[in-house]
Amino acid sequence: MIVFTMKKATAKAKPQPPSGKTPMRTRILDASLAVVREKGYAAATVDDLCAKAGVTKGAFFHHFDSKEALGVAAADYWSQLTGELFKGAPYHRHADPLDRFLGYIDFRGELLQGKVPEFTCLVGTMVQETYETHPAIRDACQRSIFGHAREVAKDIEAAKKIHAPHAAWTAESLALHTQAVLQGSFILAKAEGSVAVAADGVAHLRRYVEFLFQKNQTGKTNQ
Amino acid sequence: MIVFTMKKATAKAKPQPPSGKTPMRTRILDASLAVVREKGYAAATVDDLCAKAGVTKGAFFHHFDSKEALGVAAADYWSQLTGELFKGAPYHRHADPLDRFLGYIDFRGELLQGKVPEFTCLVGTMVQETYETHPAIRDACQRSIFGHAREVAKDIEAAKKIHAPHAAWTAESLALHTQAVLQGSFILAKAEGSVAVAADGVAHLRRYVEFLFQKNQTGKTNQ
DNA sequence: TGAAAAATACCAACTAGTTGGTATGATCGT
DNA sequence: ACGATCATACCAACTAGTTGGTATTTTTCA
Repeated sequence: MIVFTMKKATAKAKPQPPSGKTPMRTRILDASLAVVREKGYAAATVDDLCAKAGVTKGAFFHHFDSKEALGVAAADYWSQLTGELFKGAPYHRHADPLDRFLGYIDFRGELLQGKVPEFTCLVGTMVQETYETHPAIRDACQRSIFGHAREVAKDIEAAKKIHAPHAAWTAESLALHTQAVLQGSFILAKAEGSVAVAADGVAHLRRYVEFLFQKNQTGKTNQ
Repeated sequence: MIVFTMKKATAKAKPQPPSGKTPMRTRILDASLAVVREKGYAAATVDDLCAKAGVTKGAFFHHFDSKEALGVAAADYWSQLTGELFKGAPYHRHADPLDRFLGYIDFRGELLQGKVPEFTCLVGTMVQETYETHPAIRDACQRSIFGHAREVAKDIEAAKKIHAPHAAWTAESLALHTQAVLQGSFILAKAEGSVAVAADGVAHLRRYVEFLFQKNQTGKTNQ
């Protein structure tokens, strides 16, 4: 009495073995990151997520009240993961906050590796589809993007005090612009199917920051 | 024998009267722009589009072979509409190509009016969801974005020859970066539910361009 | 300590409603 | 009369979410 539960040709039966003892909730969240970044929130069915995570629907709805709740949790999980990633990144070693900010930009450039769904931003993808229809997800994405920008803004603010105290722009605004360039570059990369255009965008952003801080030389400072 | 065809609470029965004699195909395309920009491609059901256009399903599938074909047609229609919009825009009056490019940026800033779904980009929204799952739509979006960038690049190229002939960056790359800033600013605006952050992004872009062309004054040149 | 009680974690099968798409017929201009 | 345009009725597959139940862990308290 074998029962075929695979109903869609697109549903790949990959039980995904990311270490056998990962808690189910985390497995579902990890699967959601992958699937949503690949096909978007709306097109990612609960069955897709379960198949990718190697989990049954019962388990899914035990951990999440609804698909929307999963969306919110995925955005929060993304905030946590990226927060840890950037917290542990090497650019924080620099003594000068401007070098830290430029190091951050370079670090973002280095993250542009692999295939498109692997380096693009989950919350940037999700908020495009959900900003009108799922306010809870929109808010979670807002927290993720703007919270991250607030962290970056700390270095920018310090750098501004030292290197450009009288500039007209605000640190917050420049941090958000940085996020906008990255998000937009991801869109172009998706349209082209290539990472090169995104790397170009990061290069333009770096040059802009060098201009803002009157650093017209190459920018390669200490060490 | 009244038949209730409204099945969803979200389906607003707006037969939408955009002039009675608009051809059906165009009505469907116009409706698609509105609905897809609001909720994305995947979440926009065929019934949604028909309801918004005031058209039956039979008419829909008479004009479009599939939902995917509608997506491609909508992207092409978007290219046509935006092409005409920018072709008729006032910034082309300027004699200096740099003024035309700066005028283009200002024009993009002026387009940031109304509610979020009204000024955001259809193809930027669609390509995020479809780049892996619907190659035909992805390609149509790619043509729209990169084709538009190619138009903008003409003025940049001419401006570069005059004002910054030895610069390291290419006109094409700067044109694409311009699109990236806009697309990314739309994402931030969606996350915030506000246009202000997008306007900030455009201001940063303008300052960058002024830097690139050594125009450190306010940029208000002839007339 | 240790067994009973109570959460918690999970599962397979099911459901009510939705989805993109179709079959067939009506209407219209020429 | 006839092809193009549109309307109605319909469908098979899919969708988010439920159900009733079992396994496992945690808590309670004698």
